[in-house]
Amino acid sequence: MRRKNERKNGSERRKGRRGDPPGRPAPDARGEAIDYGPLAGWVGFNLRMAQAAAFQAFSRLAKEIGTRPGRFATLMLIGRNPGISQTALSRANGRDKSSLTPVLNDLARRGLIRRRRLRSDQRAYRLTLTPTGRRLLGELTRCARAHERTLDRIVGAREQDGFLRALKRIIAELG
Amino acid sequence: MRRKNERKNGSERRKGRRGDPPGRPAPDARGEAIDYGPLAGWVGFNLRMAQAAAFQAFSRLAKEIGTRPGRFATLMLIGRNPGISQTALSRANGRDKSSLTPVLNDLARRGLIRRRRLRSDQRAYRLTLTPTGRRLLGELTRCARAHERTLDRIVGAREQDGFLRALKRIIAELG
DNA sequence: AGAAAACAGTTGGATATAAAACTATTCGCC
DNA sequence: GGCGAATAGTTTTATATCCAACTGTTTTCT
Repeated sequence: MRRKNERKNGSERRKGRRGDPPGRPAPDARGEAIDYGPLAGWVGFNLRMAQAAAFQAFSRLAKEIGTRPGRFATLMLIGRNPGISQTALSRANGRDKSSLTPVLNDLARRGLIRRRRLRSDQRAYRLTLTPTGRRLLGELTRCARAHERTLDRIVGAREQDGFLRALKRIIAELG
Repeated sequence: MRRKNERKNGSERRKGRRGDPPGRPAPDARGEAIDYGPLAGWVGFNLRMAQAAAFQAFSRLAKEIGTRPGRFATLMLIGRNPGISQTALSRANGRDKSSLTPVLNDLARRGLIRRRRLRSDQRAYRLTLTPTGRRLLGELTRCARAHERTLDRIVGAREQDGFLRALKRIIAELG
């Protein structure tokens, strides 16, 4: 076993080009190192991979409570900004407003948020948390804090601040 | 709708339209600041927002060539690792192998990659780029380099290295 | 050798998301 | 006051993605 694609040459050696596959050596199925080429040094690619990894780690945690990361940010933003509109909310968490419709339908159906029309503007909703929603938000917040501690440890206290500010610059300039 | 919707202003303060970095003033639809609560200081949330922003910026660029960011990494990995299997590829770019099936079908249909069965293992495919695929990869690479320059500028040369290494630590430890 | 386990890839079901077209309401301006 | 543009939210359509179940192949174990 393990005689796969190197019968052709074995000295094809394209590894170590940059010596830096994102993360670990990144063995492929059989322990062969993957060549990431320029991807290895690019912010965009590593940002995508890191986000996916962190997101999935948090998903696993949040699943036990029965919710997903996207819901968490939504609940937090509504909790912190009672009366916020869907459009403002969609901007605040960086997603299209149309993506929010099914999420809010679900949250409302489960009794976590309330949606009332504004008297002054019959098009818009005022979003608020219900007591149940507040309770769930509390649980999720505890859960998220655990995740954050892990991330903080990985990033490291010394670099934490610069790291966060770099992320915020990206958000600000490309958002 | 460009900027014609602000004839309503006159006395409209509307500062910082494009700056809603969590932790910053972050105006909502009507110029109200959004309260991000603890999200503002969390790595996880900012990672998600930054990735989404960068991804969309690159999408806009790549769309002109007629491909999407996910395809780009796929092509690059195949180009750099000719003969790679689908499973190894899926691991290398951090997605489930089942996500790859439709992507590879499409790339093959468009004549960008070739898929051949291994003689030694009739289950697996050997993936390689066609000349057309190599050409498209080249175009996309140029396009991606432009995007990378933007990101590098935003992150800043001084912090670039630490930033990238922090991302890689996250990938390695949570992947 | 033969059965069981491991593995490569696909399929089907579910969620998340974006973009564009749509409906209903409000606002700006004459 | 009324018309046309802007706005809030929804619907529709299309992708991307995961997970679990599945098919067929290879390896492992006895």
